[in-house]
Amino acid sequence: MLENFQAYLKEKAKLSEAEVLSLTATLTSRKFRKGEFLLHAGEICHYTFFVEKGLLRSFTTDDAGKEHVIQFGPENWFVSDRSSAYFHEASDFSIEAVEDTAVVLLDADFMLRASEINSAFTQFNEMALQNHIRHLQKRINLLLSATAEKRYLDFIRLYPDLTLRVPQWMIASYLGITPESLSRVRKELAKNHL
Amino acid sequence: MLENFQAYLKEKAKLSEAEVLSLTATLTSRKFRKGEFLLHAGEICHYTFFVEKGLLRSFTTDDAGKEHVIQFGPENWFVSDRSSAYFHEASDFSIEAVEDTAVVLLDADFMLRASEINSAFTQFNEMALQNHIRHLQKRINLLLSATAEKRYLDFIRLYPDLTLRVPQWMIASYLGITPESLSRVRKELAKNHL
DNA sequence: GCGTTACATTGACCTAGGATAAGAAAGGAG
DNA sequence: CTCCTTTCTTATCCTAGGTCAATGTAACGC
Repeated sequence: MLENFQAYLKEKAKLSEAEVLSLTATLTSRKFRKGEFLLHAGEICHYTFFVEKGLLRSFTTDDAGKEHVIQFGPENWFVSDRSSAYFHEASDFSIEAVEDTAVVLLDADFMLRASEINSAFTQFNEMALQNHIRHLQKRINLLLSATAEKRYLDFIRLYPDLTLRVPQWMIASYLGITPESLSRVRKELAKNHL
Repeated sequence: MLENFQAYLKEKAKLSEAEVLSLTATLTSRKFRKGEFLLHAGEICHYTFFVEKGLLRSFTTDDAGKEHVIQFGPENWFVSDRSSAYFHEASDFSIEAVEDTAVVLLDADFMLRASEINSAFTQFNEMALQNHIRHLQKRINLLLSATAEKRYLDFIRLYPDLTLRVPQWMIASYLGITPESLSRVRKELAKNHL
């Protein structure tokens, strides 16, 4: 249940076969059924989840009880509440399995060991953080400047596969609009071109 | 023109007096007049600017020519387009001096030298990145879930001093609303409590 | 001082998207 | 196959906030 993660470490973090094996020897993997929670808002997030197979989503719940999807995590993605894990704060997020999902559990100790084994991992980690920032920044930009339609088009361009795997109301929630609005947007798009 | 930055390094990055002096010996500082640009969108961002004195803003310009403030940078803040600097891409941002401003210029070489001199700096850098992520995440959450009024209240709670130093239309732009709307929000708030 | 430019407020109107409600369609569980 | 739940669509109405335009006001150069 670690194959994808091991391949990922070799390719992206530039670790050798031996380093990967030694690092991942003690890792735990877990399966979650569709609808199960990996983390509840308010708990401290002790793990970063690497998705071997399946699909996760992280989301917040506002005062009115409405959910807002923060991130989708398909195969080979990391899902976590970074702030909670790093600063040991209560998490704002919940994390739920959208499909039956197999994940690898990475704790703080794993990060330490990885950095000790090969300093390339530290570089890789910084790159991942920078990439995360770039992604969040882009999303803020869209929320500030784009209409619902533009945001949806951007979404399907960025995550074409997810458009099929994820219920529309979750996509609407990610975009910051209601499912009804998304339905209207899609109708308009269908009418005009495709 | 490096006093604040040197003090910052000692306190936040836990560097010794000697390390700070050696690191900062070759740094350049520059002054910009109110309204001057430190970076134009489309250029590659070669520096992170540490604000010694004054106030910067970074912003994007959308297809319709509207500006959207991404960040304000008062004294002791870093302002940069991290993505552009790190990935050597054209910047989405422009950076402008809101007041007459003195900055310290930090380039990629500075980061390297700092990490070599003391590994505590690497830790500090990671912390700064994590903090940035936390901040962006919180903003996305607000944009997804909060009304203009709530976002404004959050802003004045977070940046009470900026409320006075920054023109209202820039605050409106940061919040993702028009100056007219912000004016109405303020009127409502004034009527109800204060 | 005066004129100019930038900023803030106000009012009248408009629109994107939210709220509510009610079908239609599509999965699962039995 | 049938029932039930979840998801998606559609229609009607509503509201937060945008747009446009006028007026007010403060700040600065000259």
